[in-house]
Amino acid sequence: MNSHLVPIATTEGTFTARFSATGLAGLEFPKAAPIPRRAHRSPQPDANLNPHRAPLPAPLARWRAVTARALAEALAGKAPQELPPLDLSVGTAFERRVWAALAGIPWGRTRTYGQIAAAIGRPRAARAVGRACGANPIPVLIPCHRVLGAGGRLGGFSAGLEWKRRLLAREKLPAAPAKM
DNA sequence: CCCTAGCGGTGCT
DNA sequence: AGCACCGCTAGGG
Repeated sequence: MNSHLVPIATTEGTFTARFSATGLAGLEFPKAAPIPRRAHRSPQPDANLNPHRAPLPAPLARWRAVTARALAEALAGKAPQELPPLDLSVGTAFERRVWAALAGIPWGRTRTYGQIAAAIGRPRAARAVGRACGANPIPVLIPCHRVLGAGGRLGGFSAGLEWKRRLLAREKLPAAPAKM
């Protein structure tokens, strides 16, 4: 898998972006501490983070900058102005349709799993939509956190509900603890 | 709140 | 083909 892992430091910790030849292919939440922690030795930049020694895509530096800015904006509670090209070639056809629908949810708005299901023409596949959301390789920028359960329930989140709550709060969205 | 039945996509056997 | 997962949902206590 020709891809480059690139750490992206934010106020919420260091994310890891994965870039393929065609764009941002993955984004991982900070591993342990939400608060960036200084290691004993100063962390090496991205020098050794390419497990496959793939040739460096020429636009990578720009993609990284765009990604870092978009992520910073998202975490600061602002709608990202520009996203890097997204490489969503990995998923199934169904998952890609779900992800495309997620990408269309405006900043500061939410949908339910059922609404996404209906939007992609599979009105009874709400549960499968939830599963596909969990497979979203680029959380935050592909806003799977804006998908809630029916009646405003929080629903689930692969990276932990704490993140979902936090991301929703950044967009001034009701934490929706109301269990109907 | 709980429980149940029904649902669809995915991956493993 | 079968089956066991699941970020679901509607309906009934």
